[in-house]
Amino acid sequence: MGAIRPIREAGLARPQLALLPLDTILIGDCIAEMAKLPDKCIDMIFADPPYNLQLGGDLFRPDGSQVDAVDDAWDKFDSLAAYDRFTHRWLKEARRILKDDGSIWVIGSYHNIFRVGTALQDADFWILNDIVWRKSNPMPNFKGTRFTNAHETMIWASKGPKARYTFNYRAMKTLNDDVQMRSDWELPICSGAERLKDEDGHKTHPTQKPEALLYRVLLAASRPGDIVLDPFFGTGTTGAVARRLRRRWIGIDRETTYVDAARARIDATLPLDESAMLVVPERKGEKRVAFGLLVESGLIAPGCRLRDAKGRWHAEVMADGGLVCADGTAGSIHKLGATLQGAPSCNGWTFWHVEEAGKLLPIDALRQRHLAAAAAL
Amino acid sequence: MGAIRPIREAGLARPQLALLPLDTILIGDCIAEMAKLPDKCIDMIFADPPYNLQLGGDLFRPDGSQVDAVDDAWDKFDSLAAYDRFTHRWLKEARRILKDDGSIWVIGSYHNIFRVGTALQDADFWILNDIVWRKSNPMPNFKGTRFTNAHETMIWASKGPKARYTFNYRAMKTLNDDVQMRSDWELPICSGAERLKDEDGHKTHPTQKPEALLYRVLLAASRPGDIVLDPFFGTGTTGAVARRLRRRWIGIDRETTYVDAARARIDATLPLDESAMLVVPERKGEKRVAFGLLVESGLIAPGCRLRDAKGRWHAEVMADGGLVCADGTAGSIHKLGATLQGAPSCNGWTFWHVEEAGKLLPIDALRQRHLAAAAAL
DNA sequence: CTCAGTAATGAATCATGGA
DNA sequence: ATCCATGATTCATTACTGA
Repeated sequence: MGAIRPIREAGLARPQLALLPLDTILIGDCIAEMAKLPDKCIDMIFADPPYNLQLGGDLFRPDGSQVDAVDDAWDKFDSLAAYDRFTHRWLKEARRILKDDGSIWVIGSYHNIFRVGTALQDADFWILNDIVWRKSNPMPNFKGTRFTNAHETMIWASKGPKARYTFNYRAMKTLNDDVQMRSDWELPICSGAERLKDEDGHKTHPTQKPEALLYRVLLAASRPGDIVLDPFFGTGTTGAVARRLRRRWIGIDRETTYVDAARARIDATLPLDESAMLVVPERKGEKRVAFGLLVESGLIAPGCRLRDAKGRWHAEVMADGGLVCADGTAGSIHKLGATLQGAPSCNGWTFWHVEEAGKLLPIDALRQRHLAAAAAL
Repeated sequence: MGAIRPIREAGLARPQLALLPLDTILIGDCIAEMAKLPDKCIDMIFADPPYNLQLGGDLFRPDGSQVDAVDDAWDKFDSLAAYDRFTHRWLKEARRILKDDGSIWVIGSYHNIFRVGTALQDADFWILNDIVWRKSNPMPNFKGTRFTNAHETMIWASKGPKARYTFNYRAMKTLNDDVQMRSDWELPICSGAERLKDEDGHKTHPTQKPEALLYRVLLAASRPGDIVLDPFFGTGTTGAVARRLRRRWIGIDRETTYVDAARARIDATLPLDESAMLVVPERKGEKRVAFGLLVESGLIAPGCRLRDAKGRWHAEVMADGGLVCADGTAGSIHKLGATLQGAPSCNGWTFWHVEEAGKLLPIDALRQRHLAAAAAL
């Protein structure tokens, strides 16, 4: 940990290297296929198991179109207990074939990740981090019944508290503009040219993961030449990124449709030059501030009176950052401004003002204060 | 947007209100104290249980100073199994005293949150969201051995899949600048003046939560007058925010040091003015207006021509508030909109528009006028 | 060619009240 | 308990269409 170790000489520390089905996809049940591999031969495991979503009926968007749900047979389990048995069984094999200084990543959502985390701890894995993948463009909650489910969780674990796992701290810090990489990663979902499609335009796999996610995982917790196993290979994102980053890989999947697509995809992937592997600039967007944040942070108090510049309208700040007029008309700073003026839209930040020391201050000035305070932290 | 509803009358819908130890701290073990409360009396539970951190030796910063770790006796458990037994026991009591339409929040880190989530599911709670609290100013990983542990996780759950839990969708959307609130919340940790300190300057509680976090939780999942229980009260952040937001509260804690600090803190907290307490109303709670009522009251005349926003469909208003197309297709504003689009359903209020002074106005605007006129009476 | 407007879509546990 | 009518509800991104 910490210091960078030299890349191991291939073949020297790996007498069994030639015996392993490297850079290939094993077709079959992941537990049966893992059972064929020798003990302690894998450096890193990335696993994207079924989430056991338990979806109800059809879901329609506000525009009437239907959401294409994950309803594949492989995601269905009879009960939580059945899911737990499955999880314990594949984790047991995974632990056996993982080297003592290797590590495992498992991704999931709130439907399954708590079962997975418990199973990992029960199997004596040692959790190193839980990593939150914040989706920059998640599907909204169309019915307004909950918070937008905008993230998934990855658990990163070693085989025990004393294990000397690989963590490329410097590479992560460089990747993150020279500040420590945090446990929350903002990345877009897999779409556009990266998303595999059939001839008829349908997505090949319902849950294909973005390569950027695997890129960061492999860059953080493995080294060139390491052997990376993915027991739920799907369309082979792990294999494609492993090849790009010059790791060796083994994939396992039951569905030949996925396996065929993955093979073609990985064959078309070119390994990076070793010198190019650590240079990945990331852009950071302008920070957005909600008016409610100023209320939460105390820069403006609920009950405070706002007015427009000419004093034609007045409103009071509510607890959620909404505004309300004397006659009961209410809305966000933007909506209410638009309603009062009879305009289609309104920039509430410049429309509404607050009196401070006898002077009229646009609430945008408070936002600037908030940004300045946040930057000073 | 619409009229503001009055805050519910306390005591009216709650005959047992007087029997509960409202707005007080119960000193003792949380399971024993919860056992004294009647069935189904609590609207919302917020729980910040021990994390079972399992820290190793002392931790030092790069400058040689020692990190003040959580090493209190209450955070120690003999084994994961002991922690699970404890979790199951307190969750069982929590479930018993929670109303059928109530909801529970539990916060934790990767050390314990997977055990908690599994226990919640095993106790038949239904997870609604997992919420990630992204700390804007987390403690760095001083040794560079892992990713900066920059978040904690909250699980929000109802008593079952059919339960009608409280979720103030509009208030959350308003708080977030008119975009749906996501499952990841960025908030600073509790520090500065908000952080309680002893006379000697030591922090009173090692894991005091920021009020902004509880503010958002209570605003999202409870209503004024609701009864909020916190079985691991600590220094009373839940109570302070509940008082500020005019919720009733019950706290439980074993440590008198914390209880004394919490009492003083909450006593010094002022409830918000009722007017400031208001949030943007949920449309679901608004008084229903039948389209026919607008025809009756003369806000729209029979024979008036309506169209959709893009001008693809037109219809005429009939005397009973029904609509009819040129080809004779007829139905309610909702039915006809759905039929024409071939959609399973349609909100006629936002689908149909009327031309007024050369501008296109959704008929929902007419409904708002009607509501405003009715409120003014 | 660009640009503006329209359409499509993503691991989703997605409604409610009255008869 | 079920059925039915009412009516509430979306964000970021990519791809396509037409001028």
